Amino acid sequence: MTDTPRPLRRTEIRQQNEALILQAAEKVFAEAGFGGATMQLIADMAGLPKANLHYYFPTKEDLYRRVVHDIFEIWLHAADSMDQAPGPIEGIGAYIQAKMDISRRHPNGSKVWAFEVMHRAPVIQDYLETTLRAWTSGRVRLIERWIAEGKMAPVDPEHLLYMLWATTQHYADFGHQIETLNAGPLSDADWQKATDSVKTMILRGIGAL
Amino acid sequence: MTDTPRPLRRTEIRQQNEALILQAAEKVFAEAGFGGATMQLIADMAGLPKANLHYYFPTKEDLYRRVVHDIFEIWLHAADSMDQAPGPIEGIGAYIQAKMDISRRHPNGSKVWAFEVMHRAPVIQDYLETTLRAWTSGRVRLIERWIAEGKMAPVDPEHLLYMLWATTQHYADFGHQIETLNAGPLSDADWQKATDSVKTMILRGIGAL
DNA sequence: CCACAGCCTGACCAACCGGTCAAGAAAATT
DNA sequence: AATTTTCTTGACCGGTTGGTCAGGCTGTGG
Repeated sequence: MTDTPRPLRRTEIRQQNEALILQAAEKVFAEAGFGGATMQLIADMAGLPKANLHYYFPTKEDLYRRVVHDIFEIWLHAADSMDQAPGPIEGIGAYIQAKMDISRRHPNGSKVWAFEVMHRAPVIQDYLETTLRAWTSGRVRLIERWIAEGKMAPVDPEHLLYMLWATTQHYADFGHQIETLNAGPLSDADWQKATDSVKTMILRGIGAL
Repeated sequence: MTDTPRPLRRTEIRQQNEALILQAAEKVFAEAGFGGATMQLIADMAGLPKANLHYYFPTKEDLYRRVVHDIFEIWLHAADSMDQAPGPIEGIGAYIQAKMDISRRHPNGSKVWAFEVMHRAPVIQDYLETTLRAWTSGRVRLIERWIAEGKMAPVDPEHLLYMLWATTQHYADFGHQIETLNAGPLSDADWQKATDSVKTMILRGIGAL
Protein backbone atom coordinates (compact mmCIF):
# COMPACT_ATOMS: atom_id res chain seq x y z
CA MET A 1 0.00 0.00 0.00
CA THR A 2 2.95 2.35 0.50
CA ASP A 3 4.08 4.54 -2.34
CA THR A 4 7.15 3.58 -4.33
CA PRO A 5 10.07 4.38 -2.03
CA ARG A 6 12.33 5.28 -4.92
CA PRO A 7 14.55 8.27 -4.15
CA LEU A 8 13.07 11.57 -5.26
CA ARG A 9 15.01 14.15 -7.19
CA ARG A 10 15.74 17.49 -5.64
CA THR A 11 13.33 19.43 -7.81
CA GLU A 12 10.65 16.80 -7.28
CA ILE A 13 11.01 17.00 -3.51
CA ARG A 14 10.58 20.73 -3.54
CA GLN A 15 7.61 20.70 -5.92
CA GLN A 16 5.85 17.89 -4.09
CA ASN A 17 6.25 19.39 -0.64
CA GLU A 18 5.27 22.89 -1.71
CA ALA A 19 2.16 21.50 -3.36
CA LEU A 20 1.34 19.48 -0.26
CA ILE A 21 1.75 22.49 1.99
CA LEU A 22 -0.22 24.82 -0.30
CA GLN A 23 -3.10 22.38 -0.50
CA ALA A 24 -3.28 22.03 3.27
CA ALA A 25 -2.84 25.76 3.81
CA GLU A 26 -5.67 26.61 1.41
CA LYS A 27 -8.04 24.42 3.37
CA VAL A 28 -7.01 25.68 6.80
CA PHE A 29 -6.99 29.35 5.78
CA ALA A 30 -10.42 28.88 4.18
CA GLU A 31 -11.94 27.35 7.29
CA ALA A 32 -10.33 29.58 9.91
CA GLY A 33 -9.12 32.77 8.23
CA PHE A 34 -5.60 34.10 8.52
CA GLY A 35 -5.77 34.80 12.23
CA GLY A 36 -7.49 31.57 13.14
CA ALA A 37 -5.20 29.33 11.12
CA THR A 38 -2.13 27.90 12.82
CA MET A 39 1.06 26.66 11.24
CA GLN A 40 0.84 23.57 13.42
CA LEU A 41 -2.56 22.66 11.99
CA ILE A 42 -1.37 23.17 8.43
CA ALA A 43 1.69 21.05 9.18
CA ASP A 44 -0.40 18.24 10.65
CA MET A 45 -2.73 18.29 7.65
CA ALA A 46 0.21 18.18 5.27
CA GLY A 47 1.85 15.40 7.31
CA LEU A 48 5.04 17.39 7.82
CA PRO A 49 6.81 18.77 10.89
CA LYS A 50 6.07 22.42 11.52
CA ALA A 51 9.71 23.40 11.15
CA ASN A 52 9.63 22.02 7.62
CA LEU A 53 6.91 24.48 6.67
CA HIS A 54 9.12 27.34 7.72
CA TYR A 55 11.87 25.93 5.57
CA TYR A 56 9.78 26.29 2.40
CA PHE A 57 7.74 29.33 3.47
CA PRO A 58 9.68 31.48 5.96
CA THR A 59 6.63 33.15 7.51
CA LYS A 60 2.91 32.50 7.82
CA GLU A 61 2.25 35.59 5.75
CA ASP A 62 4.49 34.35 2.91
CA LEU A 63 2.46 31.14 2.77
CA TYR A 64 -0.83 33.01 2.88
CA ARG A 65 0.26 35.44 0.18
CA ARG A 66 1.17 32.54 -2.08
CA VAL A 67 -2.22 30.87 -1.56
CA VAL A 68 -4.12 34.05 -2.39
CA HIS A 69 -1.96 34.67 -5.42
CA ASP A 70 -2.59 31.20 -6.85
CA ILE A 71 -6.33 31.63 -6.47
CA PHE A 72 -6.32 35.01 -8.13
CA GLU A 73 -4.62 33.53 -11.19
CA ILE A 74 -7.21 30.79 -11.63
CA TRP A 75 -9.94 33.31 -11.07
CA LEU A 76 -8.68 35.71 -13.74
CA HIS A 77 -8.31 33.05 -16.42
CA ALA A 78 -12.02 32.26 -16.12
CA ALA A 79 -12.76 35.31 -18.20
CA ASP A 80 -10.82 34.22 -21.26
CA SER A 81 -13.91 32.58 -22.73
CA MET A 82 -15.82 35.84 -22.40
CA ASP A 83 -13.63 37.88 -24.67
CA GLN A 84 -13.94 36.34 -28.13
CA ALA A 85 -17.67 35.71 -27.77
CA PRO A 86 -19.94 37.28 -30.38
CA GLY A 87 -22.48 38.42 -27.78
CA PRO A 88 -23.67 38.24 -24.18
CA ILE A 89 -25.45 34.91 -24.52
CA GLU A 90 -22.24 33.11 -25.41
CA GLY A 91 -19.84 35.37 -23.48
CA ILE A 92 -21.64 35.80 -20.19
CA GLY A 93 -23.04 32.29 -20.40
CA ALA A 94 -19.54 30.88 -20.70
CA TYR A 95 -18.28 33.11 -17.89
CA ILE A 96 -21.02 31.89 -15.56
CA GLN A 97 -20.22 28.32 -16.52
CA ALA A 98 -16.51 28.82 -15.82
CA LYS A 99 -17.08 30.57 -12.50
CA MET A 100 -19.55 27.92 -11.33
CA ASP A 101 -17.03 25.22 -12.19
CA ILE A 102 -14.40 27.03 -10.13
CA SER A 103 -16.82 27.36 -7.21
CA ARG A 104 -17.30 23.63 -7.33
CA ARG A 105 -13.68 22.61 -7.83
CA HIS A 106 -11.91 25.29 -5.76
CA PRO A 107 -14.34 26.22 -3.00
CA ASN A 108 -11.52 26.79 -0.52
CA GLY A 109 -9.76 29.21 -2.81
CA SER A 110 -12.88 31.27 -3.17
CA LYS A 111 -13.28 31.38 0.59
CA VAL A 112 -9.72 32.55 1.16
CA TRP A 113 -10.32 35.35 -1.32
CA ALA A 114 -13.51 36.31 0.50
CA PHE A 115 -11.72 36.24 3.87
CA GLU A 116 -9.00 38.46 2.50
CA VAL A 117 -11.37 41.04 1.02
CA MET A 118 -13.46 41.14 4.21
CA HIS A 119 -10.23 41.71 6.13
CA ARG A 120 -9.82 44.87 4.04
CA ALA A 121 -7.34 43.12 1.76
CA PRO A 122 -4.09 43.77 3.65
CA VAL A 123 -1.98 41.66 1.32
CA ILE A 124 -3.79 41.94 -2.03
CA GLN A 125 -4.67 45.62 -2.11
CA ASP A 126 -2.20 46.09 -4.96
CA TYR A 127 -3.92 43.34 -6.99
CA LEU A 128 -7.24 45.10 -6.54
CA GLU A 129 -5.91 48.47 -7.56
CA THR A 130 -3.94 47.32 -10.58
CA THR A 131 -4.84 43.97 -12.13
CA LEU A 132 -8.46 43.71 -11.05
CA ARG A 133 -9.23 47.33 -11.87
CA ALA A 134 -7.75 46.96 -15.35
CA TRP A 135 -9.60 43.69 -15.89
CA THR A 136 -12.88 45.24 -14.80
CA SER A 137 -12.68 48.31 -16.98
CA GLY A 138 -11.91 46.09 -19.97
CA ARG A 139 -15.05 43.99 -19.39
CA VAL A 140 -17.11 47.13 -18.79
CA ARG A 141 -16.17 48.37 -22.25
CA LEU A 142 -17.06 44.98 -23.74
CA ILE A 143 -20.50 45.06 -22.12
CA GLU A 144 -21.05 48.65 -23.21
CA ARG A 145 -20.30 47.61 -26.79
CA TRP A 146 -22.86 44.79 -26.60
CA ILE A 147 -25.41 47.29 -25.28
CA ALA A 148 -24.63 49.74 -28.08
CA GLU A 149 -25.06 46.94 -30.60
CA GLY A 150 -28.51 46.22 -29.17
CA LYS A 151 -27.56 42.74 -28.01
CA MET A 152 -28.73 43.32 -24.44
CA ALA A 153 -30.64 45.81 -22.31
CA PRO A 154 -28.88 48.97 -21.08
CA VAL A 155 -27.90 47.71 -17.64
CA ASP A 156 -25.09 49.20 -15.57
CA PRO A 157 -22.04 47.08 -16.51
CA GLU A 158 -20.31 47.30 -13.14
CA HIS A 159 -23.34 46.13 -11.19
CA LEU A 160 -23.78 43.32 -13.67
CA LEU A 161 -20.21 42.19 -12.94
CA TYR A 162 -20.86 42.37 -9.19
CA MET A 163 -23.95 40.25 -9.67
CA LEU A 164 -21.96 37.67 -11.65
CA TRP A 165 -19.26 37.47 -8.98
CA ALA A 166 -21.73 37.42 -6.10
CA THR A 167 -24.02 34.76 -7.53
CA THR A 168 -21.36 32.33 -8.68
CA GLN A 169 -19.05 32.68 -5.67
CA HIS A 170 -22.01 32.29 -3.31
CA TYR A 171 -22.10 28.58 -4.16
CA ALA A 172 -18.53 28.26 -2.85
CA ASP A 173 -18.44 30.75 0.02
CA PHE A 174 -21.86 29.79 1.41
CA GLY A 175 -21.64 26.18 0.35
CA HIS A 176 -22.15 24.98 3.88
CA GLN A 177 -25.39 26.94 4.23
CA ILE A 178 -26.65 25.62 0.89
CA GLU A 179 -25.74 22.06 1.79
CA THR A 180 -27.54 22.39 5.09
CA LEU A 181 -30.72 23.63 3.41
CA ASN A 182 -30.29 20.95 0.75
CA ALA A 183 -29.89 18.31 3.47
CA GLY A 184 -26.66 17.04 1.92
CA PRO A 185 -23.93 17.76 -0.63
CA LEU A 186 -24.96 18.88 -4.09
CA SER A 187 -25.00 16.15 -6.72
CA ASP A 188 -23.96 16.49 -10.35
CA ALA A 189 -27.58 17.15 -11.23
CA ASP A 190 -27.87 19.75 -8.48
CA TRP A 191 -24.85 21.63 -9.81
CA GLN A 192 -26.23 21.43 -13.33
CA LYS A 193 -29.55 22.83 -12.16
CA ALA A 194 -27.83 25.60 -10.19
CA THR A 195 -25.75 26.62 -13.17
CA ASP A 196 -28.75 26.59 -15.50
CA SER A 197 -30.82 28.61 -13.05
CA VAL A 198 -28.14 31.27 -12.72
CA LYS A 199 -27.59 31.43 -16.47
CA THR A 200 -31.29 31.70 -17.25
CA MET A 201 -32.13 34.31 -14.65
CA ILE A 202 -29.14 36.54 -15.40
CA LEU A 203 -29.30 36.31 -19.20
CA ARG A 204 -33.02 37.08 -19.11
CA GLY A 205 -32.32 39.77 -16.52
CA ILE A 206 -30.06 41.63 -18.91
CA GLY A 207 -32.48 41.22 -21.79
CA ALA A 208 -30.28 38.87 -23.79
CA LEU A 209 -32.83 36.07 -24.11
CA MET B 1 -16.71 68.39 25.96
CA THR B 2 -17.16 65.49 28.36
CA ASP B 3 -20.55 63.88 28.70
CA THR B 4 -22.72 64.74 31.64
CA PRO B 5 -21.00 63.08 34.60
CA ARG B 6 -24.27 62.46 36.38
CA PRO B 7 -24.35 59.08 38.11
CA LEU B 8 -25.71 56.30 35.95
CA ARG B 9 -28.31 53.87 37.12
CA ARG B 10 -27.46 50.22 37.37
CA THR B 11 -29.56 49.16 34.42
CA GLU B 12 -28.18 52.02 32.34
CA ILE B 13 -24.61 51.04 33.11
CA ARG B 14 -25.23 47.48 32.02
CA GLN B 15 -27.11 48.44 28.85
CA GLN B 16 -24.55 51.05 27.85
CA ASN B 17 -21.52 48.83 28.40
CA GLU B 18 -23.05 45.81 26.71
CA ALA B 19 -23.94 47.94 23.70
CA LEU B 20 -20.44 49.40 23.62
CA ILE B 21 -18.85 45.96 23.76
CA LEU B 22 -21.19 44.45 21.17
CA GLN B 23 -20.53 47.27 18.75
CA ALA B 24 -16.76 46.89 19.10
CA ALA B 25 -16.98 43.11 18.95
CA GLU B 26 -19.03 43.16 15.76
CA LYS B 27 -16.39 45.26 14.05
CA VAL B 28 -13.43 43.20 15.24
CA PHE B 29 -15.07 39.84 14.49
CA ALA B 30 -16.04 41.13 11.05
CA GLU B 31 -12.52 42.21 10.19
CA ALA B 32 -10.59 39.29 11.70
CA GLY B 33 -12.97 36.36 12.12
CA PHE B 34 -13.44 34.49 15.37
CA GLY B 35 -9.93 33.11 15.53
CA GLY B 36 -8.21 36.32 14.52
CA ALA B 37 -10.13 38.54 16.91
CA THR B 38 -8.69 39.10 20.39
CA MET B 39 -10.49 40.16 23.54
CA GLN B 40 -7.79 42.76 24.10
CA LEU B 41 -8.51 44.41 20.74
CA ILE B 42 -12.24 44.47 21.38
CA ALA B 43 -11.60 45.93 24.83
CA ASP B 44 -9.36 48.67 23.45
CA MET B 45 -11.91 49.56 20.79
CA ALA B 46 -14.66 49.72 23.41
CA GLY B 47 -12.44 51.75 25.73
CA LEU B 48 -12.74 49.25 28.58
CA PRO B 49 -10.27 47.02 30.44
CA LYS B 50 -10.20 43.48 29.17
CA ALA B 51 -11.30 42.07 32.52
CA ASN B 52 -14.47 44.14 32.28
CA LEU B 53 -15.44 42.36 29.06
CA HIS B 54 -15.27 39.04 30.83
CA TYR B 55 -17.56 40.43 33.51
CA TYR B 56 -20.35 41.05 31.00
CA PHE B 57 -19.55 38.18 28.61
CA PRO B 58 -17.83 35.32 30.45
CA THR B 59 -16.15 33.83 27.38
CA LYS B 60 -15.16 34.94 23.90
CA GLU B 61 -17.61 32.46 22.48
CA ASP B 62 -20.49 33.90 24.52
CA LEU B 63 -19.75 37.33 23.08
CA TYR B 64 -19.45 35.97 19.55
CA ARG B 65 -22.66 33.98 19.85
CA ARG B 66 -24.52 37.09 20.96
CA VAL B 67 -23.19 39.11 17.99
CA VAL B 68 -24.25 36.45 15.51
CA HIS B 69 -27.66 36.10 17.14
CA ASP B 70 -28.36 39.84 16.93
CA ILE B 71 -27.51 39.88 13.24
CA PHE B 72 -29.66 36.91 12.47
CA GLU B 73 -32.67 38.64 14.03
CA ILE B 74 -32.25 41.78 11.92
CA TRP B 75 -31.73 39.63 8.89
CA LEU B 76 -34.89 37.57 9.37
CA HIS B 77 -37.15 40.60 9.86
CA ALA B 78 -36.15 41.88 6.43
CA ALA B 79 -38.57 39.39 4.90
CA ASP B 80 -41.67 40.68 6.64
CA SER B 81 -42.41 43.03 3.75
CA MET B 82 -42.30 40.10 1.34
CA ASP B 83 -45.17 38.17 2.83
CA GLN B 84 -48.24 40.36 2.38
CA ALA B 85 -47.24 41.50 -1.10
CA PRO B 86 -49.69 40.78 -3.92
CA GLY B 87 -46.97 39.61 -6.28
CA PRO B 88 -43.23 39.32 -6.99
CA ILE B 89 -42.78 42.89 -8.17
CA GLU B 90 -43.83 44.29 -4.83
CA GLY B 91 -42.68 41.38 -2.65
CA ILE B 92 -39.26 40.65 -4.08
CA GLY B 93 -38.71 44.32 -4.84
CA ALA B 94 -39.29 45.20 -1.19
CA TYR B 95 -37.09 42.33 -0.03
CA ILE B 96 -34.20 43.51 -2.20
CA GLN B 97 -34.70 47.04 -0.90
CA ALA B 98 -34.65 45.85 2.73
CA LYS B 99 -31.59 43.63 2.25
CA MET B 100 -29.66 46.38 0.46
CA ASP B 101 -30.46 48.78 3.31
CA ILE B 102 -29.12 46.21 5.79
CA SER B 103 -25.96 45.75 3.72
CA ARG B 104 -25.41 49.47 3.91
CA ARG B 105 -26.26 49.98 7.57
CA HIS B 106 -24.93 46.73 9.07
CA PRO B 107 -22.03 45.70 6.85
CA ASN B 108 -20.10 44.23 9.79
CA GLY B 109 -23.01 42.06 10.82
CA SER B 110 -23.23 40.60 7.35
CA LYS B 111 -19.50 39.86 7.39
CA VAL B 112 -19.68 38.06 10.73
CA TRP B 113 -22.45 35.90 9.34
CA ALA B 114 -20.35 35.15 6.28
CA PHE B 115 -17.32 34.29 8.42
CA GLU B 116 -19.44 31.98 10.51
CA VAL B 117 -20.94 30.12 7.55
CA MET B 118 -17.53 29.75 5.87
CA HIS B 119 -16.22 28.34 9.15
CA ARG B 120 -18.84 25.59 8.74
CA ALA B 121 -21.15 27.34 11.22
CA PRO B 122 -19.88 25.85 14.50
CA VAL B 123 -22.17 27.99 16.67
CA ILE B 124 -25.18 28.63 14.43
CA GLN B 125 -25.74 25.23 12.90
CA ASP B 126 -28.95 24.91 14.91
CA TYR B 127 -30.23 28.20 13.43
CA LEU B 128 -29.57 26.92 9.93
CA GLU B 129 -31.32 23.63 10.52
CA THR B 130 -34.38 24.99 12.27
CA THR B 131 -35.23 28.68 11.81
CA LEU B 132 -33.59 29.27 8.45
CA ARG B 133 -34.84 26.03 6.95
CA ALA B 134 -38.39 26.79 8.04
CA TRP B 135 -38.13 30.34 6.76
CA THR B 136 -36.80 29.14 3.42
CA SER B 137 -39.46 26.52 2.77
CA GLY B 138 -42.14 29.12 3.57
CA ARG B 139 -40.77 31.52 0.94
CA VAL B 140 -40.35 28.68 -1.54
CA ARG B 141 -44.07 27.96 -1.28
CA LEU B 142 -44.86 31.66 -1.71
CA ILE B 143 -42.78 31.83 -4.88
CA GLU B 144 -44.33 28.62 -6.19
CA ARG B 145 -47.76 30.17 -5.71
CA TRP B 146 -46.75 33.25 -7.67
CA ILE B 147 -45.48 31.01 -10.45
CA ALA B 148 -48.71 28.99 -10.46
CA GLU B 149 -50.68 32.24 -10.70
CA GLY B 150 -48.63 33.21 -13.75
CA LYS B 151 -47.12 36.25 -12.06
CA MET B 152 -43.55 35.24 -12.86
CA ALA B 153 -41.55 32.74 -14.92
CA PRO B 154 -41.12 29.16 -13.63
CA VAL B 155 -37.69 29.59 -12.04
CA ASP B 156 -36.33 27.36 -9.31
CA PRO B 157 -37.39 29.10 -6.07
CA GLU B 158 -34.39 28.01 -4.00
CA HIS B 159 -31.84 29.26 -6.51
CA LEU B 160 -33.75 32.51 -6.73
CA LEU B 161 -33.41 32.92 -2.96
CA TYR B 162 -29.68 32.15 -3.18
CA MET B 163 -29.34 34.80 -5.87
CA LEU B 164 -31.17 37.35 -3.70
CA TRP B 165 -28.93 36.62 -0.72
CA ALA B 166 -25.75 36.55 -2.76
CA THR B 167 -26.37 39.75 -4.68
CA THR B 168 -27.51 41.91 -1.77
CA GLN B 169 -24.98 40.65 0.78
CA HIS B 170 -22.18 41.08 -1.74
CA TYR B 171 -22.39 44.84 -1.27
CA ALA B 172 -21.61 44.35 2.44
CA ASP B 173 -19.23 41.40 2.39
CA PHE B 174 -17.19 42.61 -0.58
CA GLY B 175 -17.69 46.29 0.16
CA HIS B 176 -13.97 46.88 0.31
CA GLN B 177 -13.45 45.43 -3.17
CA ILE B 178 -16.32 47.51 -4.55
CA GLU B 179 -15.02 50.67 -2.90
CA THR B 180 -11.57 50.04 -4.33
CA LEU B 181 -12.92 49.63 -7.86
CA ASN B 182 -15.16 52.65 -7.28
CA ALA B 183 -12.15 54.68 -6.07
CA GLY B 184 -13.96 55.65 -2.88
CA PRO B 185 -16.97 54.98 -0.66
CA LEU B 186 -20.38 54.68 -2.28
CA SER B 187 -22.51 57.83 -2.16
CA ASP B 188 -26.27 57.98 -1.63
CA ALA B 189 -26.69 58.08 -5.41
CA ASP B 190 -24.35 55.09 -5.83
CA TRP B 191 -26.41 53.03 -3.39
CA GLN B 192 -29.62 54.07 -5.13
CA LYS B 193 -28.18 53.03 -8.46
CA ALA B 194 -26.95 49.73 -7.07
CA THR B 195 -30.35 48.94 -5.57
CA ASP B 196 -32.17 49.87 -8.78
CA SER B 197 -29.79 47.78 -10.88
CA VAL B 198 -30.27 44.72 -8.69
CA LYS B 199 -34.04 45.15 -8.64
CA THR B 200 -34.30 45.62 -12.40
CA MET B 201 -32.04 42.74 -13.36
CA ILE B 202 -33.57 40.24 -10.95
CA LEU B 203 -37.22 41.17 -11.53
CA ARG B 204 -36.68 40.98 -15.28
CA GLY B 205 -34.69 37.80 -14.78
CA ILE B 206 -37.65 36.07 -13.19
CA GLY B 207 -40.04 37.36 -15.85
CA ALA B 208 -41.96 39.66 -13.53
CA LEU B 209 -41.43 42.84 -15.54
C1' DC C 1 34.28 7.91 -2.84
C1' DC C 2 34.16 12.39 -1.11
C1' DA C 3 32.61 16.98 -0.23
C1' DC C 4 29.18 20.16 -0.63
C1' DA C 5 24.54 22.02 -0.93
C1' DG C 6 19.97 21.32 -0.11
C1' DC C 7 16.57 19.03 2.97
C1' DC C 8 14.78 17.69 7.56
C1' DT C 9 13.38 18.21 12.50
C1' DG C 10 13.25 18.00 17.84
C1' DA C 11 13.91 21.24 21.09
C1' DC C 12 13.51 25.66 22.33
C1' DC C 13 12.01 30.79 22.97
C1' DA C 14 9.77 35.29 23.70
C1' DA C 15 5.30 37.06 22.92
C1' DC C 16 0.66 36.72 23.25
C1' DC C 17 -3.71 34.30 24.07
C1' DG C 18 -8.31 33.59 26.85
C1' DG C 19 -9.54 33.50 31.24
C1' DT C 20 -9.19 34.11 36.63
C1' DC C 21 -9.12 36.43 40.92
C1' DA C 22 -8.89 39.28 44.87
C1' DA C 23 -9.45 43.64 46.36
C1' DG C 24 -11.41 47.99 45.90
C1' DA C 25 -15.08 51.55 44.18
C1' DA C 26 -19.74 52.78 43.45
C1' DA C 27 -24.61 52.34 43.68
C1' DA C 28 -28.76 50.28 45.77
C1' DT C 29 -31.14 48.61 49.80
C1' DT C 30 -32.09 48.48 54.55
C1' DA D 1 -25.25 55.00 58.29
C1' DA D 2 -24.57 50.36 57.65
C1' DT D 3 -24.79 46.62 54.65
C1' DT D 4 -25.29 44.25 50.56
C1' DT D 5 -25.02 43.89 45.70
C1' DT D 6 -23.12 45.16 41.43
C1' DC D 7 -19.37 46.98 38.86
C1' DT D 8 -14.27 47.78 37.95
C1' DT D 9 -9.50 46.55 37.29
C1' DG D 10 -4.35 45.45 37.68
C1' DA D 11 -1.89 41.54 38.21
C1' DC D 12 -1.45 37.08 37.22
C1' DC D 13 -1.67 32.02 35.08
C1' DG D 14 -1.17 27.98 32.12
C1' DG D 15 -1.31 27.08 27.36
C1' DT D 16 -0.47 28.17 22.59
C1' DT D 17 1.49 30.91 18.94
C1' DG D 18 4.89 32.08 15.07
C1' DG D 19 9.41 31.64 14.48
C1' DT D 20 14.54 30.03 15.37
C1' DC D 21 18.44 27.05 15.36
C1' DA D 22 21.89 23.54 15.76
C1' DG D 23 22.82 19.38 14.04
C1' DG D 24 21.68 15.22 11.53
C1' DC D 25 20.31 13.36 6.95
C1' DT D 26 20.36 12.82 1.86
C1' DG D 27 20.72 13.49 -3.02
C1' DT D 28 24.16 15.43 -6.40
C1' DG D 29 28.37 16.83 -8.89
C1' DG D 30 33.15 16.10 -9.22
